[in-house]
Amino acid sequence: MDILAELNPAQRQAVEAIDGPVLILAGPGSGKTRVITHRIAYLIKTVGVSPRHILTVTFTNKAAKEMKARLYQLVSGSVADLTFGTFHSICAKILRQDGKALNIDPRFVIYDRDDQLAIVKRAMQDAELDPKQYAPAAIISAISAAKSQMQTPDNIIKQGRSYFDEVVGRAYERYQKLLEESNALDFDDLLMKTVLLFRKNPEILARYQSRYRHVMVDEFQDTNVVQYELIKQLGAKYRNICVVGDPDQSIYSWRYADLRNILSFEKDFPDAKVVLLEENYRSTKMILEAASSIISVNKQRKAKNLFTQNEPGEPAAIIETYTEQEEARFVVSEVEKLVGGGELSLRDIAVMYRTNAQSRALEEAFIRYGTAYKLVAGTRFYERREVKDVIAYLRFIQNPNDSVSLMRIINTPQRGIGDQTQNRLAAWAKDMGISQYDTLQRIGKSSAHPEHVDKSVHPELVEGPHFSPQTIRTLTAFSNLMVELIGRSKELKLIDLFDLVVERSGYKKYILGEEDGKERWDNVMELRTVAQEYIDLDPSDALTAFLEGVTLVSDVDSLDEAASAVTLITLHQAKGLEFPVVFMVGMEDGILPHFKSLDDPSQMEEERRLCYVGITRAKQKLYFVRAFRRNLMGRSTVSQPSRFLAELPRHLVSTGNNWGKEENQTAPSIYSWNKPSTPAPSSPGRRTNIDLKAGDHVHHIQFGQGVVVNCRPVKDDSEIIVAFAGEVKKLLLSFANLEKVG
DNA sequence: CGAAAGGCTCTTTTT
DNA sequence: GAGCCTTTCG
Repeated sequence: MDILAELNPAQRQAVEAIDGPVLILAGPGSGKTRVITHRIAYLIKTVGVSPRHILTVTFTNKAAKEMKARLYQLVSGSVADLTFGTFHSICAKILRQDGKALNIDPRFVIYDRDDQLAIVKRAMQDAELDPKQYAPAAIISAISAAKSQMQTPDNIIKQGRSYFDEVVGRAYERYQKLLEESNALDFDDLLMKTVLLFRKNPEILARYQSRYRHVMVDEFQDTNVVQYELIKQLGAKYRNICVVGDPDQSIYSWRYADLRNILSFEKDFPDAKVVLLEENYRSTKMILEAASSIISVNKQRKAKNLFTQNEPGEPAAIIETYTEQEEARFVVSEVEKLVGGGELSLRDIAVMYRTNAQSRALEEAFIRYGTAYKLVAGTRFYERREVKDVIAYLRFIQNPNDSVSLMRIINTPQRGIGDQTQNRLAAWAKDMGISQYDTLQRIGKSSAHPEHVDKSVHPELVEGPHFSPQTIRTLTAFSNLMVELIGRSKELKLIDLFDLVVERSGYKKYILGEEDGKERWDNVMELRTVAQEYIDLDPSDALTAFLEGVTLVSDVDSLDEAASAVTLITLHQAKGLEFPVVFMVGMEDGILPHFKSLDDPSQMEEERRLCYVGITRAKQKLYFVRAFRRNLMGRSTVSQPSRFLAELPRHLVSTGNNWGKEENQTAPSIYSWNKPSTPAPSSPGRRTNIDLKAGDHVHHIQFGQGVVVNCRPVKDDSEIIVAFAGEVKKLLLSFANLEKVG
């Protein structure tokens, strides 16, 4: 099979450019994945490069898996030695292998966001910082920013430009110490420590450099400076670095991805070949044009010339509904209509939204109508309490220094080891400079055999906190249990260890005794199924691999594209995917673009890119849906249409909106094309001047006679709640055409 | 020590 | 609406 045959000239150029640095600027739908896989196939089959010399960094594990599967077909086998993975998983492997040079114990655990929160709170307490004054989440974010620039706590404090920097520096210092004591790394550490390892140990770096003669990076626009440095380190010897990206799809700056990476690549590698992939194979002409016109509003960008030979297609539909419930109902009924035609299946359709909270109303509607859907990352599986609990037990077994896990399991299920006891234990451990687990074991020993404690070696034991005999018994029992489990973990198969843990810890009984215990236990069993996948590895490797797997999974990784169901997904997660039909819901100022971005031009541009990413996922048909009224954090708010809608040329959209007419509740059409800031002209002939109050009798053309229950002003309008015979309706005064009677 | 209840504060995106 | 924290009571 000729690897080059099915490529266009630009794609072919990208595939054949195998010597030296290459920058591929790939528009959406331009065959980027195809280029990467064909390039690898070309290296192996045509050039004769051994698969073990090729490293490919992808954005998600899913992308890695898919490319590997594709390559398996292209080069018929021989893909086992290829290295594929995300930055984080690749770094974790390197650090388990060679982290010892940086004093990193290979049994380290990886702390996720929740773990970070737990430990940063403790760090702030130790550093005497008030969590009310400085939000722990903000501190985490600042620490992450620092790590993404390879900054140490010292750096932050020294160059401290503000008091906040100093606060961050102090928290960061203690935070890092706690991580070290727990033998844990956070996500940023995985990257930073790897770069540090290579900086300090050129001989280790040299090994990786000679292995990876060809380095490829996908989604390069979303890398941070540390990731870029890592790539430069690895590729320094052979300089065969190929990065692929699209600045217009950069949507992770809040995670400290740095767009400058892609912009400065040509400066760092002046001999880089630059290939532009501008032909779109995915979308209709109208969809592509819609996407282009929106993204071209951004100032911080280079113009591109995207084109497609696809059909013109249909204009995008703009639908206005009254509430988010109605928005969801519209989506489901439209889905049913589309699928009813027989040409489309549910799996061809995706609903995309800015925030996870928006999925709720959609889910409810899908359930009510009995339409199958798959929610990418609903209540995230790995964030569920019962799943985290069991993982914490296993994590503690693998690494007894993991203090976050210890705190989680020490009284779950309740054993009578409350906050007081835990605090004293922690304080005592800190005084002695040993881990809490060691402290626990000493309590166990001293109570069981007090005469065996060598008080000259450990005088602290005498002055330690005096626990009641009851407390000592419970602590001892817990300590003995953990010693037993840790002992058994060395010989038991992972799955047997799993069963032993939930049994012996009393966790199974505890969970099943809960209100929704059955459901929670099912989740534990689902986790068990995941553990089963590691059956072939020997016990200690299996545990490590399992724990790493569950921490570094991303939600899209588990998206089953074959399943016959509509996909509900955030715009961020949708990057890299495509669907024949896309609904973009919540097209409102405040949602997309998000409130948080309204007053910052560069954040606003990122919101626009997010919108662009959503639009360019669609192949055939695109819907923009907005609700006039939406519940946000428990309160109902009125919103204006997204300013991005006004950036669409008129001929690319159809606003023919018949939805909701029968209920006469449709929100006003307030688009004022190309003048986004102009408020709605109030339509003539509508009654906004009747004076209504609770208790008044009114008549509605459709619902008949009713009694006003409540009135409240809303922007330039009033919301009237009326009890009609049999049902209570919320109406907008200007649209309901109510008449006062009696 | 722990369960229950009441009050508080958030607006986002995730490896 | 929900998750977190504090308070109160058993």
